[in-house]
Amino acid sequence: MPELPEVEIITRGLKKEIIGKKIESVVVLNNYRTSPPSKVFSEQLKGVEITEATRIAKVVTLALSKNQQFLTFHLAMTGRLLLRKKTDATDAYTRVIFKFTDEYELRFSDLRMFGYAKLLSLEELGELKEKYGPSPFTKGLDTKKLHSLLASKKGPIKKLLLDQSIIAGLGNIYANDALWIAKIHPEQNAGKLTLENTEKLLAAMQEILTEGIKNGGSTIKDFVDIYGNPGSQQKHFRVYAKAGQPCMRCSTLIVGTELGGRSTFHCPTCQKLSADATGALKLW
DNA sequence: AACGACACCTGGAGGC
DNA sequence: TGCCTCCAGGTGTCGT
Repeated sequence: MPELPEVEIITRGLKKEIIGKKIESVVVLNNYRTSPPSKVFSEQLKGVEITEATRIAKVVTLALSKNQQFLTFHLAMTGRLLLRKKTDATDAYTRVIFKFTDEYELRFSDLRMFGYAKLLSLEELGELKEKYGPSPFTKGLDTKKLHSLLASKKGPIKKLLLDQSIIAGLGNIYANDALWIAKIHPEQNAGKLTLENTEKLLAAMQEILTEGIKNGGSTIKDFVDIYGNPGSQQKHFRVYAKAGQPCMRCSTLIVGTELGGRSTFHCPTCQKLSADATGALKLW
């Protein structure tokens, strides 16, 4: 589920609510695979205090009071982090429960179990950060820098936007919508984007992600914040999941395609493909 | 190096 | 009602 805005919403919620809370005990359910394995994972977290909540790309990162350790969560497609009272009704698909010394607990729920909960050392956290490229909000990522990042790459721009090692934060929804805002065809050859288009793309990524955060994230089915509330960005999708519907700018019908195995949407009028495109787009 | 296929899992939606 | 197929916001691996 979550892309940068959704993870940011959750991280902000945690920052507001659980800094200073102390973990009393940890329960791992359904043999969910934590790292390290559940027994050690639980032991290591016992008695530890949460000192900070930050986001690395799409990874929620909690700094802990002990041994310079960090508790990290990747929510993948269906992960949720919910702050509940211990007496509150169970949430479906809860995989790990972090019980605090007060009346609250943090529940990590993950229907499809694509996500993870990992305890990392400072060194491992450094390695994690190195895996990711800059986010569209990283200071120093300007048009020129982005242009040079993309210049060496081949292949359709949309695929590269989903590659977290190049640009971190976008997923399928925001990548589709950012390209529509920038009026760039999803299949445009990334290495040959003009400086002008690169500038538009950077601005579009910043715009759509900022808007997503402002609207509390996109909720199609699964995403909720730490209180269980859905976001509303799905009401503002530009092209994502809108095949056959009129473009908001020009009323041309949005076209749905598949690119790199992911559903892809664009307006054939606003997002023209120029001659250097890669030719890998398959119509539905 | 780069690309596609597939794998990890479960459930919801829609067709028949 | 029920069975079947397809689809899903992410990412990692493996083979060509």
